[in-house]
Amino acid sequence: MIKKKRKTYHHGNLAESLLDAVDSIAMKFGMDAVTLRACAKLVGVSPSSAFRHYSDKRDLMTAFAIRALKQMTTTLNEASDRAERDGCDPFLAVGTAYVQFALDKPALYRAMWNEETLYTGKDEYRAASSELAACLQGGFASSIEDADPSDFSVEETLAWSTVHGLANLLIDGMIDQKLSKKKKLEKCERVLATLVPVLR
Amino acid sequence: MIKKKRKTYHHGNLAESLLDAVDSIAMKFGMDAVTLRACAKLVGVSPSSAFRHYSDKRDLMTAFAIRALKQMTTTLNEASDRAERDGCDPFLAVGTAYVQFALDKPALYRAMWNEETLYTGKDEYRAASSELAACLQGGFASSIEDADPSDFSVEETLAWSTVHGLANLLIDGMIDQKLSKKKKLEKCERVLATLVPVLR
DNA sequence: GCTCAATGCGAACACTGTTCACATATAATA
DNA sequence: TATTATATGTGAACAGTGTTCGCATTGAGC
Repeated sequence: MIKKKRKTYHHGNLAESLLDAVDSIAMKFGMDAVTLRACAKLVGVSPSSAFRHYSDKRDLMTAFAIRALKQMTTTLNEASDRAERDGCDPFLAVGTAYVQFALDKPALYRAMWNEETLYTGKDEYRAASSELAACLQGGFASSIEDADPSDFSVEETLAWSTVHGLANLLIDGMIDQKLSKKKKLEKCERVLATLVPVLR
Repeated sequence: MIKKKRKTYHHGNLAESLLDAVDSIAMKFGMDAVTLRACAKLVGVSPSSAFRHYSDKRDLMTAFAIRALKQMTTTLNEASDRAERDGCDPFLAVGTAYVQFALDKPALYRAMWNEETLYTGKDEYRAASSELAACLQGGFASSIEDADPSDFSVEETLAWSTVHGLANLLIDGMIDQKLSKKKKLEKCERVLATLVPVLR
């Protein structure tokens, strides 16, 4: 994560360090500033060495997206557990955590989806995104262990869509742009609460 | 819209022709292929001339986004009118049209939002996006002419979020990827129908 | 017909992703 | 341990990108 001159010729774990670099740069300067060369420089390595670990820039970005999806999944699972412990509504908890994640790390959140700039066909990616989706499905586990987890019921689709759209509209400033993050989350809860009775 | 050698030294209306070029390239090859030079070449003009009309590439993309927002608004208004004539639920009609627009022109749709790559602060942009939002608000005009149109009620937010999220998840292949466009729209209707009773 | 602001051009700049022959270090083998 | 083989990092090069700037060309208004 930290830039420093290494003594060994070989870096050790360049692959992941590059992901850290993407993270760091995206966080500070936005997704547009994430350039292969900048990442390499931050890690203290020549630009071309990145290609020993990723076939493409797009491949690197895909790996980054996968990692981001997993991070988000972890966050959502924590929220889910907390809700269960406290007896709160699971969908409300997970949904709010979803939006909060997007608000906290917009660049990260943005990097997760765009099918045009990611190899979303990759098995690893599909797995990671499915697992994330499962967090939202889990809230109101309708049927016992759906046969095909990639098949979403109407309620599941509604739930995910609302949460996803809310997150997107908020980080793109289409809605309540001037509100503080806290106020945004409050509104988020009110919106999602409206949905709770509908979800069985 | 069409590339041809012009006879006059001055192009006539380069500004808009460039927007057409963006549209055409984005349509055929995706947003990533939209390069300033490619647009200039398509229009039959030198790359640098673009800067007489747009301060930036980002400025050009913003103008394009604005145009796209307006196009979508028109589409939604048509759907709204049709619904009123036929006695259908207005939200269902507008919402479905929203998703359909995204499915029909994903590149266009994608270009409309990203705050990181657009000058979303521009007055023209804010106006265009507000007008689009108004289409969804219009469906269930709650209070008589809201004082501040940029202030969304819980129901309005819920409506827009769901539709927006659904569109995004669909075009990014997160949901029902293998379904045909028609099947996707059918599902879309079912999802939005679930929401109708909630919206007042 | 002349002037002048608007518009288009070509060459340059720094920067981007990517490739490839080459250098270096680690692992495997003898 | 000495030697080979494999994995990993390098530097220079390539075409392509957005952008700038001095210069060329034009059309509108006097």
